[in-house]
Amino acid sequence: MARIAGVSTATVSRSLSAPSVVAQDTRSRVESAIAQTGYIANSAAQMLRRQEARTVLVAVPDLGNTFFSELISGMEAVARQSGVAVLVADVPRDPSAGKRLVEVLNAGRADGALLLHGAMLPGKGGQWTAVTVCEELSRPTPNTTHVGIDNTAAAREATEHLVERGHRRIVHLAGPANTILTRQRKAGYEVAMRQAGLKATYASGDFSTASGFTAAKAMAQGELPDAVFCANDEMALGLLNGFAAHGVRVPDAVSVIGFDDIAAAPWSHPTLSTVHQPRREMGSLAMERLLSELQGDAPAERIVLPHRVVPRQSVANR
Amino acid sequence: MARIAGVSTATVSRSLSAPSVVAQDTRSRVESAIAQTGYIANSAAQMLRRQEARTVLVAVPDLGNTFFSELISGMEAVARQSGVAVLVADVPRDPSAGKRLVEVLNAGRADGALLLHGAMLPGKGGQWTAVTVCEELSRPTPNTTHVGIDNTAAAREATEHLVERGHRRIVHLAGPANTILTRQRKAGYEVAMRQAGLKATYASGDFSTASGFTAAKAMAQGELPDAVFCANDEMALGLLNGFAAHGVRVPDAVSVIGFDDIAAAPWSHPTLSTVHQPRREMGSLAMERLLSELQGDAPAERIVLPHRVVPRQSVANR
DNA sequence: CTGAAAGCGCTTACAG
DNA sequence: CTGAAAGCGCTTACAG
Repeated sequence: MARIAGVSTATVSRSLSAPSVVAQDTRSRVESAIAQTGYIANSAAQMLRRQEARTVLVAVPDLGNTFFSELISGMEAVARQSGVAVLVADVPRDPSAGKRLVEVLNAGRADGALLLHGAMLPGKGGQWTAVTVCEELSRPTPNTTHVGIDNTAAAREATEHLVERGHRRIVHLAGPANTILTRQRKAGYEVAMRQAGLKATYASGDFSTASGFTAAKAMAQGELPDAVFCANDEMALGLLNGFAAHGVRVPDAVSVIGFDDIAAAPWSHPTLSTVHQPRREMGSLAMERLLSELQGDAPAERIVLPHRVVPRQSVANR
Repeated sequence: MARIAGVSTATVSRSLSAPSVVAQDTRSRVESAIAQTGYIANSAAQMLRRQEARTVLVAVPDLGNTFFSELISGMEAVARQSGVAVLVADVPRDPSAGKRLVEVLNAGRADGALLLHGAMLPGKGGQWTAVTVCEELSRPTPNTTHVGIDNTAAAREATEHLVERGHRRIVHLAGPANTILTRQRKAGYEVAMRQAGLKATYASGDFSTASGFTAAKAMAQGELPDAVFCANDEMALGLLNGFAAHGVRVPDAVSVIGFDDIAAAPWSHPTLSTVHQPRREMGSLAMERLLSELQGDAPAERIVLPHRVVPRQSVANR
């Protein structure tokens, strides 16, 4: 490469990273040599020399959950603009998961991480920085930035949406135990129920469509509530289908509200009332923050984005 | 690290990569130093020295499509077992996509790629190897391994499943134009229709739930066919919801069959008849093949895995 | 069985 | 404005 252009490797490097310091015609000789050979700098050598990977790790608990794709695309857009690569890792919620993350970071493959779930990061002491998104860390961590909505308030509002429409026996279809998200949304539901003088009752799910479907079956065979507040949309869609399968009409016989506003929510039957989270914005903001923290600007901070209840057909007045 | 254990860096390296050549007690000194410091080899230095990344790039057209998650998890399982890292990249189908892939490969960040879509790889001449999965490359490429099902045959069988049940006016809700997958599934549909002496008719979608919902609306307002064969399950589920929204009963008024057998297919109402693809197996086999080709064993090959039609509630006898 | 030494391909002060 | 040189942290023949 350098030979073809008739310059040193140092000059090639400078033409790529700081073109303005290279003489006009030297630069054009280098550029045409690059065009001719398709040269791309070896990234292992760059990482080693620069002592940074210019790469961010994004840890997702479940790639199969459609909630995450838009979030990731928001992150990627910002990263690309900054010349930073994105490493997506499907990291299950199990306890050993954090270990693999730390290995990637400590091996220098990434400079920082965007964590989409509360799996704790066991090791510390590394050079890396992490920002949590949507779901906070289990232990309070004042020196870690978090970007998300106020899940408790949003869950309270979703429940109030049902209460205001005259529903009394409102069941909460909760998410998997031991996650912060489940706890927060449950807490919001409980506050709203208490304030309305209503009794909290629960069904349990695991965020999957299948668990929503199963919950509907149980409810259809027992006593039907007035309404169900689901901890996420996937379960809500499963619930809708499960009710339909058992001849329970939504929203005539029972109302349903979800959480997340995933892409399929407006295309279900009935269309799904839910809580909207600004996914793309959460993703891009989280990435922006992580990148500034990696550059040493920006102190850790808790950033709360606005959510909103989206009324659709699955909730009726009673 | 090496200082703490009182050995040279060479010995640390050997303790990690070839423990058996290191003396018993030297090794245990190194091991306890590692445990104490949490040492992890710098991966940039390893890549540079070894001249390989021990990393495979997985290119997905749309992370939001649930079809891919199980495929990826099959790939990751095999990779982890071989000590190979996986880089997941969300690469849209647009023409510039291939370029970014080639950059990653040529920069040495990955040794090979698993391509989940037919985006052409413009550059060549690199050191890397690619294996296509599910969707073949647009240009015939005899020296590239492909792992997938026989899409044409599967589409023909899905259509025959409808024909055998007495359906005559069968519409094909096709996928996005210009993809091999769309062409193959359309071709299979056409063969079955021709053999049955029936006329092929089409509706067009883009693999999204929304496009299925919209297609249902158009059909409900025009003349309803006997049955619809959808090019994927996401569209089929959208179609089911769209029909429900317009008071069209499935399968009483119209039958629906999908393609892929995604996780939600058994949990819709009615449950979705579809074509099952062995996703996990496709993923793990594709990764195994890529890894052997990277080691120089295994010539390029076209591997066809078995599919099967899965009858559920959305198809009735007419 | 172990260490000293070379070298992977870059980037960046340092001279000139 | 450009080149020669050092060095990032490993791995692996090569001696011993």
